[in-house]
Amino acid sequence: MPTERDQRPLEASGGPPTMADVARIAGVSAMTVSRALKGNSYIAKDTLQRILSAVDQLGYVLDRSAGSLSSRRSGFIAAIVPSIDNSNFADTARGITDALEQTSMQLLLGYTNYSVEREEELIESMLRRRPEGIILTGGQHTPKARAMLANAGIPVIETWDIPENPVDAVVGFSNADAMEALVDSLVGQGYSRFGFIIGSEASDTRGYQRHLGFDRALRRHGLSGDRVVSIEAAPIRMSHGAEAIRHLLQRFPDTDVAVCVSDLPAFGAIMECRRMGLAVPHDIAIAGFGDYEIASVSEPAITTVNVDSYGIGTQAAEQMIAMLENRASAATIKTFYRVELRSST
Amino acid sequence: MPTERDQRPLEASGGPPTMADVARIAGVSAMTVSRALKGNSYIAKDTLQRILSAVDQLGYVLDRSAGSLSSRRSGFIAAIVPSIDNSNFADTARGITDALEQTSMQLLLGYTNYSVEREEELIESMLRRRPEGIILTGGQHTPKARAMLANAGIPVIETWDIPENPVDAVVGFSNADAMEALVDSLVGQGYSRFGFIIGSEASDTRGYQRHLGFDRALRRHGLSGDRVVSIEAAPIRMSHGAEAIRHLLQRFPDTDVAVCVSDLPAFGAIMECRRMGLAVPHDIAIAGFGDYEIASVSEPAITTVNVDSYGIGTQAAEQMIAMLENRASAATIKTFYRVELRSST
DNA sequence: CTGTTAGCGCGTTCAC
DNA sequence: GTGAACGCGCTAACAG
Repeated sequence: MPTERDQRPLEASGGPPTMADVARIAGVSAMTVSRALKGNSYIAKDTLQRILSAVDQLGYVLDRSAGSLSSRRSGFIAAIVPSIDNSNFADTARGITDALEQTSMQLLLGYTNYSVEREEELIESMLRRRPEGIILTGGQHTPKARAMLANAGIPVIETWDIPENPVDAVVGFSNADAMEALVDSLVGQGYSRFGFIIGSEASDTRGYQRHLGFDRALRRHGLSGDRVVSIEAAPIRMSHGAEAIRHLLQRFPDTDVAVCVSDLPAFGAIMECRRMGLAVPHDIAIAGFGDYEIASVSEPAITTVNVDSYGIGTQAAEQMIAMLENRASAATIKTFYRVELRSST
Repeated sequence: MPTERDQRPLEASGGPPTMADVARIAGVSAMTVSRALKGNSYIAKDTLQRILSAVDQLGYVLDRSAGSLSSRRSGFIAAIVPSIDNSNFADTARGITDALEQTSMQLLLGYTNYSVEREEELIESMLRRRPEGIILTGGQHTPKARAMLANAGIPVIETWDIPENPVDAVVGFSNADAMEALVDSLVGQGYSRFGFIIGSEASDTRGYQRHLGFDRALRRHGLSGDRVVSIEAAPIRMSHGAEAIRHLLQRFPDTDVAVCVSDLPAFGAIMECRRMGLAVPHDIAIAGFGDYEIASVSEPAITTVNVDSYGIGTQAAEQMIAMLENRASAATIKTFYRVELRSST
């Protein structure tokens, strides 16, 4: 009994069909198939028809790895984030993907677990795929990573921060300034005995920056920044916030507001307060950072800083596209942040 | 003044250095460089040294797209999830990446926004990269997608569900059974007037399955499954839960437990109850699904079903590796689920 | 509008 | 241990 394959006498036997197979069936050259499938060349209507039906018949799918080798354009944009299961960075990745959708670029995504060594490895393994551009989180990279990036000769965009020595372009905001704005608002609400809850400052440079902004603001207001509880973990999770608020109140019982490095520990802290029978914000006020969905849904809703995670992604991708088209050169794009005062303070 | 480049007389001018450039500097053939960098061939010690220092000098990075063309192995595993900013699927993606790390495989990740049409597009654009295997979420695919998958001739693993007509291998659990187990436990706690909160059943097949399990369990217990509030959104978010619980209690004020399709709306519902002055679980009990971090941190902690999101990822990747090494063929691997009774019921 | 030639940068294969 | 020839599947460049 003849199988479907027997009806394709011209197809090479091993592996998936190639462009040459399509060409033979359509009675044209491979080049014409290439042009037809790309879509931006003039092809005779019936030639196109024959090609498309051959593609259909074979179930042919373009091979971009071969295409990129020849055209010297991989069609990849690499992006590296600290963690994929943090909704802020997931939003950024989503923004990048969405903005890339208009182009034929594909996202190559990796996460570092907040380790610069892991970032270095990732950069190398991504560069092996010859991405046309690379989007990083933050400005902290190993010397070797910097060297590889320089050598790659592709646009580099650092996000989520304003590094002092940017590699190339930047899309982000000053985490220190944003935290300073939050503290200012809290001082404006009448708080004066500030606690701070943070994870590993060595790994989480954005957290470190926020701590700097916290200190700066308090100093400016003549207040103490000594009530700090540091959980040596990156990323800091909700449960860490619960743990931290207990330590904070034990060591500094006079604290009237606990500022957390992100909404996740802030939420954990609020829930822990409820368990301890403390009213938020009456007994202790709590603020977060990042404006995760939980911040507005939680009761009490959490005072925080909205930072346009998704927009960082779309703007980084758009800047990347512009740079690839030589419509833009290395720039620093500042994204907005906005203090959201809610009922937890 | 001589630039660094002037000291590399043998390097081709345009683009990043190639293996041939390294070979010239090291005084060997490109083939030897290839072998040296791969690492599993015998190379004379000093040859290796010369090659490595040439690599260093040039900042050479292997070009895997060229390598894959030649070796006919892309080193890509494709994975498609409904949404990347849902921590359950993010955990699965993390599991896949982590398990792949032992190999030289790289993850190509995409998300569908719960649309099968988008999934079809994604499958095509990923197949263009010639992945060696593909991991999907669920068993709902367009006919064209199924055809492309069949044609690709690579292992396909469907996850997060037990499809009736699997394409190939499966790593997941029955969402219907898991929900049934949850309802059984709640009946055991004495609840009898069940409400159900769900998003778009057309897009979220796992949600649909959970609804089936809900109905099945209630029918078995002789209880009504009519108290349903459906929010036409996928994915269903925390805020939808807040909205839904109001509708539910308005239309079915006698409800004694509201079962939500996931922990996210369950949390939103609990917070909304607090706003409405209802005590959970005293006035109304609420259960979720998925055991997101929030379920255990929240106060009250949320009764839910733990479903090993991360393990689905690692097991899918391991099964994929086994299939690629011909150590395994299409199998159905059932992952565990476990009802977690907490204080919200 | 279509075809021919050449080559992208590697790894496979065979030879020594 | 190392090298030469060849080709992976496609597209750039040029020709017609």
